[in-house]
Amino acid sequence: MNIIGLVDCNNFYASCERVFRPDWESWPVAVLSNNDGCVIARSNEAKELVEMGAPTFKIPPAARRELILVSSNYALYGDMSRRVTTTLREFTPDVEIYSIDESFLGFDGFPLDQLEDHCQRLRYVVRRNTGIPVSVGLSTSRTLAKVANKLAKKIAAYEGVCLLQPDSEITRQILEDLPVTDLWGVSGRLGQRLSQMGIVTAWQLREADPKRIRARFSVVQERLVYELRGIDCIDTDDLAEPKKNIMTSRSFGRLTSDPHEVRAAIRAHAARGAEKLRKQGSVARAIQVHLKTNKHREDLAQYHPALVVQLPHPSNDTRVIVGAAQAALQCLWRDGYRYMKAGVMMLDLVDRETLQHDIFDSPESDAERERSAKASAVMDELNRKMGRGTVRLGGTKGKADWKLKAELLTKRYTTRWDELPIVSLK
DNA sequence: TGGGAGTTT
DNA sequence: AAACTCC
Repeated sequence: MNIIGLVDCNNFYASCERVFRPDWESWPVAVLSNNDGCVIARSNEAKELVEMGAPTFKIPPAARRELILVSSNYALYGDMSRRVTTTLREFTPDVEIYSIDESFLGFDGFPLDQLEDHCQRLRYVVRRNTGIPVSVGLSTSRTLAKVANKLAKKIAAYEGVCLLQPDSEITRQILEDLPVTDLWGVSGRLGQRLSQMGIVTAWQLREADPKRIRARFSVVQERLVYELRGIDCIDTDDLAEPKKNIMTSRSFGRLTSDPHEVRAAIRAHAARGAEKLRKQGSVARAIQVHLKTNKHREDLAQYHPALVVQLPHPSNDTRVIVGAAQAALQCLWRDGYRYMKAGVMMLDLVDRETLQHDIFDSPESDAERERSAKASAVMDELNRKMGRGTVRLGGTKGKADWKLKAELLTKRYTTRWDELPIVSLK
């Protein structure tokens, strides 16, 4: 029987922040989203004071006084994530990174009776190497490993490691007590449709007829039934596949009606999108540009336009992408609205190498295409070495004031020499 | 009152 | 294009 482990970092962003501020240990720490907009991570202590997703400006003063609030520090979290993953590879070669704070581990052929001890050791070593606390869920499918992971976090007796045997009586009881909406991939609307069929608990879904589920829903939900029975049927290759679309979007941090400001933002997002394309080795056949007003401001006129532009030839050239994005914006732009957010998506991506060039109708010569690829490569390399935005196309800078709001930023302790933590010994 | 990616309707 | 799902 092949066991899959899910390692999930506890309160990841809040835990990262605490590693370098030991004086915050056992204090309520909450991390804010981009733009300091809402709460996206909480230490256990903070969970009693503030809801997940709570808008920052709605946090009651009493809670605010107790909370340690910080802006998101992705340079720190990304580096800490890498450290955790590196340590996980000491415990199995089969590590599948699922998100910044979660990895699936394959333990094929590992003796079952030693697995829990092995994972206890894993928790200890990750904590020692990185300062990050993790929980481990173990079972024979990813879905059950997720369930096991939740139990490992919730029930102290497991001490952070929970193994669920798919056919045990304990698993049956757990699934009978588990609302179907607590499962991975089942949320509000799907949950409602399931409850109309009389399926309210995870156990009821496990016992449902897969064919019937497939007919009413889709193959994804059918797989979920098998996953609950402990049969691993989530295609892991999906996780490694190149992205099919790439989005870059951001709030302005405040409302704006200035066309120059919006144009600069769109150009910057388009340039960033082109960079992401090149990093993945893809070209886009189309791009989409969208604008949004603030939908929470019911007193203001609303306008949420989006436009897809087919590119004449698939491209990842910054100039081509930026040009197309600007043309799209031209069509979308309406004076008089107060815009909150703008974004650019790279669509219909294909691998650059496997792309069949349209030999009959190419306005660009091969030499020209090669020149542009070289210029882009140099630009990417400089930006990688010297920091994002070192080299860019004219006009993508914009006015400095649409930058992200991050007033409570902690230091990039692990990725910047000038922000290293300093320890004094007396 | 987040951003990024994906799927479904 | 919008709605929904995940993290």
